[in-house]
Amino acid sequence: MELIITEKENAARRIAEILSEGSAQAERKNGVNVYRWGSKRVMGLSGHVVGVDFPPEYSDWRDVEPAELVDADVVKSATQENIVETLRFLARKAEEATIATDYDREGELIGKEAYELIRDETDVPVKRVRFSSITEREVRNAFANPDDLDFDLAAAGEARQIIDLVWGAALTRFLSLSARQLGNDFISVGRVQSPTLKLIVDREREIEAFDPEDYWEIYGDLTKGAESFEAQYFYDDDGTEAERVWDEESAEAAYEAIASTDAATVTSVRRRTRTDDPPEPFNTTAFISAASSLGYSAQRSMSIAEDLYTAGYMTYPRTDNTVYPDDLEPDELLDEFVGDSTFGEHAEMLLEQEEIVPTEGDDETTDHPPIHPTGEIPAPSELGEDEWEVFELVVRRFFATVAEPAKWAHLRVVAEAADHSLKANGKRLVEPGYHEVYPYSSASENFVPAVEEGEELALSDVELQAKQTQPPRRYGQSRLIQKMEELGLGTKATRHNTIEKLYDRGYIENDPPRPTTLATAVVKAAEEFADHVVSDDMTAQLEADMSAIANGEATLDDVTVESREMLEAVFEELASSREEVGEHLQESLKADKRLGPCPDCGDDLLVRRSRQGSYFVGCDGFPECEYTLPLPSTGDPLVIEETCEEHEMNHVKMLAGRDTFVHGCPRCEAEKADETEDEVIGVCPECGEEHDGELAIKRLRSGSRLVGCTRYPDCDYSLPLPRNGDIVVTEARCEEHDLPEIEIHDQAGDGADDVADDRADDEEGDDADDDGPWELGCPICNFEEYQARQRVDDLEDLSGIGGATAEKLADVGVDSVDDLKDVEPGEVAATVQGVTAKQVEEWQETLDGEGEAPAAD
DNA sequence: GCAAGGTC
Repeated sequence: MELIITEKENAARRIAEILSEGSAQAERKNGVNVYRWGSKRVMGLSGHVVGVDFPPEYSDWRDVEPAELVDADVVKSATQENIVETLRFLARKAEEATIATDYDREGELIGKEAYELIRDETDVPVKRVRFSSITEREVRNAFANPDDLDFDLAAAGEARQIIDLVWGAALTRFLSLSARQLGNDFISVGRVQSPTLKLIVDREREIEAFDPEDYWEIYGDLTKGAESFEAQYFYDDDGTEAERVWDEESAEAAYEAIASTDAATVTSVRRRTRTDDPPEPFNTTAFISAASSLGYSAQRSMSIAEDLYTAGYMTYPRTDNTVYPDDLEPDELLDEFVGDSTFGEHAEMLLEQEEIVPTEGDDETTDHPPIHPTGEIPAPSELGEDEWEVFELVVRRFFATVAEPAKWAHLRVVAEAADHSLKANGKRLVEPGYHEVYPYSSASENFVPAVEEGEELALSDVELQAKQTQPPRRYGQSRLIQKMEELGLGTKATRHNTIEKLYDRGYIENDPPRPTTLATAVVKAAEEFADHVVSDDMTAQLEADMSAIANGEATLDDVTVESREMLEAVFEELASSREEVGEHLQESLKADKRLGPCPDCGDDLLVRRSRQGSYFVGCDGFPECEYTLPLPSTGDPLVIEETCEEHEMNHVKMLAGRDTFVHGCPRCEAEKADETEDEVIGVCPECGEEHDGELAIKRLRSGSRLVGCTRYPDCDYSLPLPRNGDIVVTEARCEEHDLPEIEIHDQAGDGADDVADDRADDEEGDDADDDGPWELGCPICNFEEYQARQRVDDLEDLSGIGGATAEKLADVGVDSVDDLKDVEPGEVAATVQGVTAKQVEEWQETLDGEGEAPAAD
């Protein structure tokens, strides 16, 4: 038997398809697909299936001095047991093996990991094939000309693994121990995350240190006939053209002069045409950046891209490549879109061009093609709204890369008014070119009429505008990813995760991200004692060392030994400063949790966490002072800049992904609950008959509202109510549950007004809601509907089914994962439009794969 | 439980 190993499942399937000419059959082994035909077997790994770590005797943070990690052994162990077992099993039967992992450094290492697992079992020949994209031609060619594994290149990757682990773990443990932050809230540092965090912290330092400067600008309107356009005053500042006037007196003087006249004479007219080239093909960074201008976070756009890739609608989303491979035939791909209701017209238009030559960027790599659509087109209803929007972006970007350049006509007019110069720059899109198919990049025009030199124009509405220089802007997520790419930090597959990690670790908050006090303290401590780990130099040096290993100029040992020595020197420095560093970190941690003064004792109120894991507000004076306030039960609290003046308390935001909301001042919320009386609306369905329990609308001190039994805590029957908006009990009743129907008014309002007042307003018919109230209806019916929706969501999450499809399935009674497992694919396909029996089978297969224990050998 | 890199 001949075994072929790829980096991922998807590649295994496609390679099997190509080499077997479609005859390969899939069979499952330990939940892993193995493709077979004749004597061949192909299996996919899942990236690294083994990982590096320290031996177990180093695992207790408290028992091991962090400095001991500096020269600790690093060992490899399986991280994906079922895949490793399958590989071992197949290796024992193989007479020959071929490694077909990705054609890059990490791919070579993943290949070597597979090689070592095979060597544990057998000494059959192991070959290596390399191809830059999975196309018939390339794959056949590669398999016809096999090579050997490049052990030097793999060793370069191993050096990275060791250095990252040793530096990261040793310093992370040191900081965590010094600040007594063990468990979930440890303080982490690493070669990629820390320099990235420093970028954010440095920018924040610039913003804080920024000293705004006053300047003035002068604008006026020029008019020719009926056409007006805006012009701006400028002057010659040592040979360069300047618009900003830095002292008030000169600004006033220029303004007075210009405003005193009502005419200006055109002294120069310059016309130019500018070619506006279409954008380059998408690599990961450019894609994230474009998606971010549509409002998607880096994490979200990548997750959608992965779904679209898995569904077969677009190519692999993790790529550095900006040059389409030779075998991509743009006209054939465009052909696929002809006739489509959304894209058809544009595809036809592009096909009519004389020549179709795609743009190319500077980065040509060999692992994957630039992101582009596959030609497989989903119906808009098969995708959720967000998925569709991202899919459309990818399609249109591909269209743009094969479209004509746009042409702009620029018109620059200079006019003199009372010896002062005014200028206007007009631009008009003469040939829309790629803008016609790619509406995301700006094509806004600025109108300036055709004027002649010497012509006199009317001047009016002269204005002197006082302005201030602005501090630099915080990096947005996509800008940060661009910056990381420029500095060589992380890879296309990890950059967005790194940013997510900074959020998770409590280092940054909000969007665009702002560093917490803790982050500033960590960066400062690192700058002082381990500058290397917060500098992009560490990555640069590592890259150089890795190249040396790959070229055979250095060995893995040379490089890792030297790196460990450097780290040892860092620890010598650190030893004496442990206490000082720890205290500073602890202070900073507290600063991030501080809300305001305790009303009982004046000490600090802090956000704390109970032993059960729930958050609350407690006094720093505990145990002497026992003052507490509750916080909402959903999400993780974040202290934000806004404050409540009455209580001198910072507001609290609850981070819960898409359900994130601002809780506000915890004291105000608690007081509001104390002042609000329960409003009885009916009989408790649980205990009404037996104990006369009643249902009432309640407001809790944690800010949440619910319909609950008046006999609480003896009866804990409850139904949820929305957090925001005014709850209005209407006259209408639900017959089934004998409860009044409920409406929610003024949802957008921040709820600062008294609920009772608003209700009185509404009853007088003074309903000012823009979209009308939300008719929530009977609270029991509403809750049941909510639960049904929840099941649909679970279905989507667990099976990767698109939102619209999940809804359609729910319509025919398949509204949970278990339901889906038991259905007959053919029947579902017959009743649900747009779903095929094959699709259902695939979903069932994925569901089977989950949670399945690896089979014994 | 630490990193960063694959992949889902």
